[in-house]
Amino acid sequence: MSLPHAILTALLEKPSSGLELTRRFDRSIGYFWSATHQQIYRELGKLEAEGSIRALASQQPARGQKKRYEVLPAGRAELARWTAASQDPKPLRDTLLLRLRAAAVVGTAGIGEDLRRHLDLHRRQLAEYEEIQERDFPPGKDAPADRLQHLVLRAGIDLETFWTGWLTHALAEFERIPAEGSTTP
Amino acid sequence: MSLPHAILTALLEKPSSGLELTRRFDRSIGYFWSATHQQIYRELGKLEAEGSIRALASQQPARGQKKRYEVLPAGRAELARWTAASQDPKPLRDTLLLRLRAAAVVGTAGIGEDLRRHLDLHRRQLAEYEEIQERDFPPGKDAPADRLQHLVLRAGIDLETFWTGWLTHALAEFERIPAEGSTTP
DNA sequence: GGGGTTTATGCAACTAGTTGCAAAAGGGAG
DNA sequence: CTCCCTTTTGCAACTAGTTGCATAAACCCC
Repeated sequence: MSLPHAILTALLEKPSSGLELTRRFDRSIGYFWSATHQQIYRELGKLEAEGSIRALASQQPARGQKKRYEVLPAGRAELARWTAASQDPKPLRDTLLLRLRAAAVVGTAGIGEDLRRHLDLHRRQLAEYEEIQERDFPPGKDAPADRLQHLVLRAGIDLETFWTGWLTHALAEFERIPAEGSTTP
Repeated sequence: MSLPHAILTALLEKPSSGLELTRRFDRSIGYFWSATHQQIYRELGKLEAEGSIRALASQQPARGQKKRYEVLPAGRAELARWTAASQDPKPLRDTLLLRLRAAAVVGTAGIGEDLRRHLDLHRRQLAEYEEIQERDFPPGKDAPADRLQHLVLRAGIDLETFWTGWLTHALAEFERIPAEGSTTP
């Protein structure tokens, strides 16, 4: 229920073609709302059909022909409505935690290795976020919109910090857990 | 791709009927892998059909008749396989962060209120986890399986701690952001 | 003993996201 | 000039999760 709103936000920030959007979803927006190009094209089609966006009139629509979209008033209104509406946080769903719980009954074989891998991935992501922070949010860049975007980045940083911390702790615990195999033989 | 494994884990911990599973998903397991009763019944059907679990032979199957399931060797093997297999963490997807980003272009109306509400929800969840920790993991309860389950709970606690911390910070920032309305009029 | 509530199971339709593949246009290499 | 490669767009089928509703037994209560 949020992909269209993610796209509207991206298009308001800067009118783009489907492919440009895809690239931007791989970078900034995708950090907290990922989408594949197929999803994006499908959604662009729907948004255009319902009059929320329109293709910038320049060339006739054709395959392999770049089509750049901009947001129409109806789209902006819908985004504002959605943004203001209260929403419940959706419950956590994490396979790694589930696997740990499963490991308590079928054995820990293989998991330690994957914990290390995840730790590495989260450390990289954290480093990337911190780099962005230094690059895009120097002290003094604090117009309202900057503050908001920085806040979002901060969430990413804090979240990755949580993961690296927890994974480090988990690995330490693992060293103290007896050998591999089922714990209920 | 993980609901069947969540169910297998739950059934290994204790053979249960569909409704009992549903209740357990509302409590412990659902804290990191939620599921509705419809999902659970559907999945139980599939798992039984493929020979991973079976209904404890006692009464003939009939509507309104409790049916309790247990895991068969094939199911346990599949769970062990899945648990040991490496998996990538799936990218974050969070509407609140998306809304904040949208707010940077269409205005912050309504969000502050919702931030407060989320903060309250996360605080409650954190309190609940901490209660569970005190109740179920007194010092000394550290058999391997206990350690693993405690680790999972710890993740929940740390995660809620992150959210409450970040939301508190976000609300403080919000007080310093000029009045409501669009920031790009 | 008939009527409402609770317990327990389940189907069907819908929504959202993923995967796999393909087709049109344009650009460069021989 | 034609063949291949990249860019850009897109369809179709599949998987997972959600919502809404249906049905049957059991309980209970008056």
